[in-house]
Amino acid sequence: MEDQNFKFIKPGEIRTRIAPSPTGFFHIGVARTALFNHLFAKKYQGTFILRIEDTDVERSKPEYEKDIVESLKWLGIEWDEGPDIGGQYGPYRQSRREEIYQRYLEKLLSEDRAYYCFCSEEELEAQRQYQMSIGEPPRYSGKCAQLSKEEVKKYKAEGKKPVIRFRIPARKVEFDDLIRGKIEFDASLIGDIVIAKDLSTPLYNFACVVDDFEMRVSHVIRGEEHISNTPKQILIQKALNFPRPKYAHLPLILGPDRSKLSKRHGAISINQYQKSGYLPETLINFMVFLGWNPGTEREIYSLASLVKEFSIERCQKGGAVFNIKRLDFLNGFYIRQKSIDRLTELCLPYLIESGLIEGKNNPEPLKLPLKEKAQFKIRETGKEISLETLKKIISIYQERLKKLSEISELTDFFFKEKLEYDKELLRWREMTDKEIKHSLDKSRKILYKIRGEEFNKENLERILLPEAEKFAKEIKKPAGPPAGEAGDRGYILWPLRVALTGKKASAGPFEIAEILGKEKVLKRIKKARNKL
RNA sequence: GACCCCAUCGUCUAGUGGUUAGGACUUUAGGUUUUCAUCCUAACAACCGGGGUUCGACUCCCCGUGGGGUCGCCA
Repeated sequence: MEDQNFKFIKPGEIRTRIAPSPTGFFHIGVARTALFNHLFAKKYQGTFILRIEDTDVERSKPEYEKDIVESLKWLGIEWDEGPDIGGQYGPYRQSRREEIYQRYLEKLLSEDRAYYCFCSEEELEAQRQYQMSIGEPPRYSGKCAQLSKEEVKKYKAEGKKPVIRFRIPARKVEFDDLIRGKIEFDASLIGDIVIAKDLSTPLYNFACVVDDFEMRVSHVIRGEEHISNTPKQILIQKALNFPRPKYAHLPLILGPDRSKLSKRHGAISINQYQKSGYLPETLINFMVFLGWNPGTEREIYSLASLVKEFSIERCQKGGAVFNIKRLDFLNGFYIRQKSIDRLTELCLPYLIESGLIEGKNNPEPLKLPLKEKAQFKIRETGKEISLETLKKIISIYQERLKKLSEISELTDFFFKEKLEYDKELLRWREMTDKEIKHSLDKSRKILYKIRGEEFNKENLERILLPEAEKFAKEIKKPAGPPAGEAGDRGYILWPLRVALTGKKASAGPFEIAEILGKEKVLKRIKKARNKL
């Protein structure tokens, strides 16, 4: 009766699983459960299993399966048993395990632990409504519980489609939760549950129990929403003589309104986080702290270091509100940790996606890791742009980036010929148009004199800064805030920076000027001047 | 409604009978800075309520209150 696939399991081995259903995109709640299962298993050199729960044929879709697998891979959460890379699901997809369920279903039926039920859904629904209205827990009445074999045969012959119900015994069920301690239920309040639509269509509570046994799952670590399923599953286990795994129910991830995180709280699929430019290490670090902490003040962990530190005892009981500000902070932090080469690789797809640049031999796809020879061109002009230059551009925005996707908006002025901005943006404090012109002329004059090959950040800074201070003194604005000892360099630097970028916030003018090059810089200053 | 779970700053949390209740994010103020960001410094900010137990409760117990989850021929 036992599944041959699992006969080599070492006794006492820790085996955990994540069992998502491919009925929607892989979201942060499931990902976090996967993470905890993975960490727990790996900490004890155990096995982490990925099982696809696709018993709901109506709603299960191949694209969602793909999404589960890809999201897990992207996050770096590897599974030891489960779908293979090539899409071989082996015994890990429930829709491939029909005969197994059928065997156990027949066993339950033949031992009268389960029975056929012919009640209509309308009938059942009306019953539930009534029971709730009189303050009783809604549960199955037991109408079909004592049907004779003849009656069953007769109904079937009439073409009625029965479901299979499991007899829930009227007794107390208790279990020890690794996180919450003892939890007790009165099973008499549950009522006989449907465990299969028919012999080949098992339902969750049943399929889950069978699979967890067959796959020798030692620890069931899952979300709190499953606490009320646990007594049902335990009762099915008992009827089938299965050993009981250990249970740990994780606190829920909550939305800002403190209800279970769901679609209405906004973007939640892992895929979407990836697309908007979050790093996998950000998500990992963020998720693990939603319901767990190491008990120290250390807050930055890699997946590998978590494997060492993780402990189920340190899991939180209360639900945790999902805090996107913290996610952004962490992402910025991890972005700042990246080497410039790596960050460039990560940002390039966004630059290409937004149509700012493209591969020189368009449309060749981006190959990683990038070779020094990789060539790109600016989409608008068709002019070549070196990888070296792209790296420089990205490097001056590294500390300003919260999400990779922001790179395009931040740096577009490097790739555009015409800058669109209001002339008012050129005004620093209370400068008059005339003063702005004067300021730009001055910058232009100074920059003009610097030779092309010396047009770099250091030289620009060395030459322009003293001039900016001098200029501030000339302007001598009595009304404005105190200019400080050095004088307010903004009278020169602000109009210059805006002229180059067309933005009210950007990296510094010297580093930008160096990347842009002398010719473009002078041209942009002239254009800015002509706006006034 | 019934059953179950939970409860420390706005948020994530440390704390396991005696602490100035700690850290991080956020926010605010300052410093660095032409801007933005980074970085540095500082500040604001919490034990749900009531009873016990105890010399002493954030910590243990009980009762409230509040929040959440579940109650499918979904998982």
